[in-house]
Amino acid sequence: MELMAIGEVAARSGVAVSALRYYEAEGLVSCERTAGGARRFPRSVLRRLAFIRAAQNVGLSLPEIREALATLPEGRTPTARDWARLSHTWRARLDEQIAALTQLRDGLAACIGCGCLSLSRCALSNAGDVAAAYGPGARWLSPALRRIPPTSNAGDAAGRAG
Amino acid sequence: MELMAIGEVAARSGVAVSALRYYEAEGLVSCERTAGGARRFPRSVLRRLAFIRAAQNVGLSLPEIREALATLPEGRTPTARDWARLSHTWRARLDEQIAALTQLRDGLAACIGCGCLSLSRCALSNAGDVAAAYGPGARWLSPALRRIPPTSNAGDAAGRAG
DNA sequence: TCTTGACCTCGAGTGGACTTGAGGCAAGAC
DNA sequence: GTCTTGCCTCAAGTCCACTCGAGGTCAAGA
Repeated sequence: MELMAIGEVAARSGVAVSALRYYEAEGLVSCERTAGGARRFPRSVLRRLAFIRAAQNVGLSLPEIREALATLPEGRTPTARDWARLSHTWRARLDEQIAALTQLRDGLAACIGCGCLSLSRCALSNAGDVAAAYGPGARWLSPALRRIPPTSNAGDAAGRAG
Repeated sequence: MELMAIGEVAARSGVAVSALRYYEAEGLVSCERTAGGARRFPRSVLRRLAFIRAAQNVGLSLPEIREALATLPEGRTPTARDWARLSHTWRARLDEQIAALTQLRDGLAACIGCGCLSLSRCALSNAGDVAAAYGPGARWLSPALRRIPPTSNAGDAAGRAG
């Protein structure tokens, strides 16, 4: 069982078949083909997929992940050290995310006490030390966690940064 | 200055004009209209917007936020206590998110040591106590933080949930 | 009167990470 | 021989929270 069919990879990795095809199209994983055109993945794809999932959980986009994967050595199978090197930078990102959430939670504790939610003062909804740079109505979370993009710019025909 | 035009609300709240119109269409905020059809928001919309922003930062979707806002008393202006009640549940959610991220980070520390990233063992990419329920290839993060939905179901024509 | 600017509606576009569907091939079971 | 299963490609659709553009209205000021 050197090479695996796409269905088997999906079953073993938990990554949907459609996602695997998508990853291949995007250059995140590669595979051989049978005479009939079916994909045949090497076992190493499982570790690669594990890396992709982990990286996504840390908040990386697929292009970022592809870039990281591109630094893996060609020809030889990546070693433990290779994977460790790749994931090393996540540490800082995670620390940042945890700090942002903690800050948000502590702000919440204060705000539950006063019930303020004031646009000018409340740590939950408004700017603070960290987020002030984003302008009015700034958000607390790190970009990776933020669901709200830092793009908004009040005013219709008025000044649009762009 | 009882009622505010949409541009003024945008300027004071940092929420874009287009977003305000969208929120109105989605039933998150309401307003009166002038004879000419222009929106006129009460001052209380500012606190409502602050709540929306805060809730988004905690990871709530707009439907969830609308639901929460629907529990506010009709007729009278919400009090500090009302707002505090609404945001009280966020605390648990934030705690959960912080725990998930911390777990991910600590798993990362362990994995950097061994470089494993094994699909069956690695804390970063695979199931653990927390995420086991999601099935194979489960993710660590709480749904609110997770970029990857827990939907995937390996197999092409095979069993699809739904 | 003309212009300006803020506002209006409605429909379409955005981006990321996929999923879904249509239409078809290849191999093993019966 | 045909049925089923698993695979293929390619294009289009999905979700979310908006944003953008076109084309038009309204009120105030020069």
